[in-house]
Amino acid sequence: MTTRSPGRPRSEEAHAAILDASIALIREMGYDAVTMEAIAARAGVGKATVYRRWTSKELLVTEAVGRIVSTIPVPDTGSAEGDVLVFMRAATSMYRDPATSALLSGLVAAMARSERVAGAVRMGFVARWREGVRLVLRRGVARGELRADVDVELALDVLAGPAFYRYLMLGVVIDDRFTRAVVSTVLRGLASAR
Amino acid sequence: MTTRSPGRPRSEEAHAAILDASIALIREMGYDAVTMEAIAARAGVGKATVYRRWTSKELLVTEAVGRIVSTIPVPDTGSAEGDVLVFMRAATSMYRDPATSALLSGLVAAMARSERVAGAVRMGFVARWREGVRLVLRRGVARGELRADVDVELALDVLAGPAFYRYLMLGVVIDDRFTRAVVSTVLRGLASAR
Amino acid sequence: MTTRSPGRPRSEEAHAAILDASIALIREMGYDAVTMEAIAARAGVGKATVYRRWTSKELLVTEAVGRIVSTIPVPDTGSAEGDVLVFMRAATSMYRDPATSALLSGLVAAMARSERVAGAVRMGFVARWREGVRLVLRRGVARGELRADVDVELALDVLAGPAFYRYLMLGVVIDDRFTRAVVSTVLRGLASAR
Amino acid sequence: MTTRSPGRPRSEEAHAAILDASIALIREMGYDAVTMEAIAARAGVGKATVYRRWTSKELLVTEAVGRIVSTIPVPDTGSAEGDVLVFMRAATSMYRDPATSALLSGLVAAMARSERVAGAVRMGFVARWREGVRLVLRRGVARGELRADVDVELALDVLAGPAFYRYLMLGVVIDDRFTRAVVSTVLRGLASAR
DNA sequence: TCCTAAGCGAGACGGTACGTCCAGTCTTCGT
DNA sequence: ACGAAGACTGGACGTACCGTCTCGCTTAGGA
Repeated sequence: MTTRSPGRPRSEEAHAAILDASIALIREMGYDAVTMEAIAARAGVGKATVYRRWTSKELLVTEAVGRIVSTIPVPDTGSAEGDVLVFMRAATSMYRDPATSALLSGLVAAMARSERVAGAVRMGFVARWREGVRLVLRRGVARGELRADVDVELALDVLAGPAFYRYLMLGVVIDDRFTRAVVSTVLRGLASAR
Repeated sequence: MTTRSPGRPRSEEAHAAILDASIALIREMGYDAVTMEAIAARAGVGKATVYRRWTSKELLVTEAVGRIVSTIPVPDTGSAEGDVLVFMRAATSMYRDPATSALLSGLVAAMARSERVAGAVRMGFVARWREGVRLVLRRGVARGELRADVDVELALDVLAGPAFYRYLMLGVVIDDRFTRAVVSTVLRGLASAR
Repeated sequence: MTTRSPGRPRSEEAHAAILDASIALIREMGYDAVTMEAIAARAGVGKATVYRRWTSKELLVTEAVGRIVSTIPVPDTGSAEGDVLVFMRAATSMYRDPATSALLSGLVAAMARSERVAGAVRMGFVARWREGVRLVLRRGVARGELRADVDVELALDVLAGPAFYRYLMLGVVIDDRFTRAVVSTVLRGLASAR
Repeated sequence: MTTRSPGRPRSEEAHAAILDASIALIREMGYDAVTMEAIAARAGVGKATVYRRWTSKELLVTEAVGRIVSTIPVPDTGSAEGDVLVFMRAATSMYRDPATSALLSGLVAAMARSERVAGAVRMGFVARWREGVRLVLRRGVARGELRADVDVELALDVLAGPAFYRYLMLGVVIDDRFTRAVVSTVLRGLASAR
């Protein structure tokens, strides 16, 4: 029942080669130094083949990055704080991995330029991360660890924001001490009154 | 006693015209679409005249933006929460003003590219904002409103981060309700036990 | 009696469609602006189908043009000059017909690029034209109108060259007055002394 | 009194380097294989510098060729036939010199494509050649060698056309025997009756 | 009053990357 | 086994900016 368009189908090899080349070049030279020309050359592919799939460097890179970011299974450590920490560590590890950290600032700029890129990023790992943390926070409420009137969306922002700000604005390394401090400070604000 | 270099002095008119043109173009087209070529043309100035003063678009824009961002006198509303709110509102108003909001993402990218730009931004309004909030938080500790062992630097990140993240990553408008919710949630985490 | 072979009868249709499309596009856009891509699209045919039959644009166009150029029966007007004029008018009409005139310069370039194209053109209407004029000149010699020692091949060049040069090099319209003047001038040079 | 346009003047070195590179590449690879990219690279010049002066490959090449074609001083051998032969030999030497012969067919195509190129060529060596031959023919008329009612423009076409046609259409080498035969045949047609 | 130095607007310079187009070849499916 | 459709590699196209470099000119201070 699948409608099949005529003509030669797009090559999955080329597709993969382009994504691989993108990731490799980003790691080697950083986001800004990467050019479509170089990606095509590295992938052993004509430029038109790249443009046929991705209309901009940003969209291509967004998808390439999506490949790196792993999906985190929802944990159950017994406490809301422990569960949240798992997600926090997954997120902050992005700020330390050269493959993704070098990318983040360029991605932010690309999102501001293009609503398509912004949409792709938000529906990708941003949405996955938020969905995971949302679940463990709700579980914390259900268990009575967190106040019943907790504003979950706000909590997500207050958890994610500090490291994001610290890394991009202050240019400071995000270590585990900081991560734990953020979590404990925020969860204290959400905790149910004893 | 001032050593006076020979030759024609730099034109202050040109200087101002360049900064004005930069701001105008950023407002009109966004940070990324602005080119040095266009700035020079708009300012009615040769390109060399621009490069003689600023070696990169980022540095120029940083200075141009510095002109817009105002200095906030340290307030005293009677409560730490009230004082913090004053600073928070000054910061979040930047996310709503087209002149600065359109700029932020590009600036983040520029900071990642250039340590000079990063330094200029951090020592500019970032430092001023943090210094102000630092003062009111310390006053809150002194008054006994906040716990004595509060990690002030962490608190600054947790206050500033959420709106920054929300604006750049989620692309959502930062309204006053959100600002107040962040402040009250964070300060609850820092409050001294009854 | 019709053989019932499956999925084949397109062949001659495609062949004709391609030639028709070639001629139409040449008339519309001139030789150089025509692309194999456009020919295939206009003919409603895949590019491979075109390449399967003609390995280059030049060969295809050569054949297409061969269709237009008609064969001239050897005339007998009673005088060598009259006979030659018939052939000359056939030739110069090509310089006026948009279908062939727009083609000529491109064909010349293609002939220089490719010996195959050159061969095809020379053995086609060039040879036919020369053969015809050769005959009437020889008849003129036999009749005593022209000198016995006439260099016929040279005469062919001197007859054909002027209009060819005038059209391609000077970009001037070839009218019948010019044609008659060339013929009369040349034949005067070949005429037998009283 | 010469008005001087502002800004840095165009570099004459670059100008010459581009023309030299064009000529060298044409000799090495032929007209069609030459690319603007290669010309710029060979000249050690940016592509924009080429396009700033010549908007198309054809115009550039036309000018480059103009440099090769030499100006012929009007001869006086004592007879119209001798004078004409001097010009004919200058012209036909172009068909033998690889630097110009490889170029001619492409130039013809370019002239058909672009009125600017056509104009440049016609006003260049075409006009110079015709002017020269025109003079010696008129002198022949004045001396009584040629008929008083000679159509000089027609004579120019009949002289120039045969070799042009023979070279481009028949792809045959133009030797001196042919040149002399054309001249003597044509001048016989123009000669005054004894 | 002239001289020297540096600034000025203008725009050309050598480069790099862009995104488009076409050439000629190579699959895929449908008939 | 052929046909159309269309993707493939490859490479030139002409444009836009980059940051630097002349030009002829202005604007100052010091000789």
